[in-house]
Amino acid sequence: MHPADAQLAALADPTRRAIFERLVKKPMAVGELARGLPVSRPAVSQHLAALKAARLVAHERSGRQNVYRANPEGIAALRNYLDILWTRALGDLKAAAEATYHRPRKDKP
Amino acid sequence: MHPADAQLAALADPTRRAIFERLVKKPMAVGELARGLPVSRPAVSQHLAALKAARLVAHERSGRQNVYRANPEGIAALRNYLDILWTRALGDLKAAAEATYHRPRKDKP
DNA sequence: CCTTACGGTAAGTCATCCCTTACGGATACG
DNA sequence: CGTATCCGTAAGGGATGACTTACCGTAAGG
Repeated sequence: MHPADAQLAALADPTRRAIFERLVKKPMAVGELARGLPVSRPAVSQHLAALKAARLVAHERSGRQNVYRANPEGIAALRNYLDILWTRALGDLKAAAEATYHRPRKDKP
Repeated sequence: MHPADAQLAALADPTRRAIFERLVKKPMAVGELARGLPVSRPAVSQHLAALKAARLVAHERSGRQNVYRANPEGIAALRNYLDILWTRALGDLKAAAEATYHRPRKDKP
């Protein structure tokens, strides 16, 4: 049962991470996205398909343009997956680990 | 440069994730680890090297055996990375992130 | 010593990608 | 209606990566 399977595979590629991070900052159309990247526009389309399959992005057409935006659903799956690993990995190393890391939490565990 | 670059690449492979998750549950030697997996022992050694490079595992020798364990340091890097993306994807560009985590210092002139 | 168990490394093969160019469908505008 | 722009998909090639077998160094035990 690996819920974060697709997300990890999608974000493993540097170009796809760059695309995703740009969409996190601001929704953009495909062409605009490709203009700021060192790869061709079809390559961007293929990466967007992979990100969409991983539920990391969503899109809606606006006239001729296809505007993509980041989808929190995919990030949530990854965060949940890592949180489970995190709590288990602590074990006897809890003290040392918590001394070096603090995560921004909005609610109480 | 991306801080969670190595971790994402390491966990993208299913076999490596399986190895890592087993080490999260319990520290194990290489041979014991390989016996429960559908790949050869050298393959496991290579995967462990990748996980070690990503700071996701640590190891210490015990006689002839080399016992590996999960290292929270790598998971922490991933969690930090995702938390930043998460807050931005939700539109929370308020100072929520900067107060709790490493302050993303705006470049001062 | 000599043998056995454990594990890291080397070399080679095979699949899986990532990217490219080329093409086709859809929409806005004259 | 004709044209230009935007975008997804197909096909092919080159690179990266995961796995195998073979080999070597090291530690325990007789």
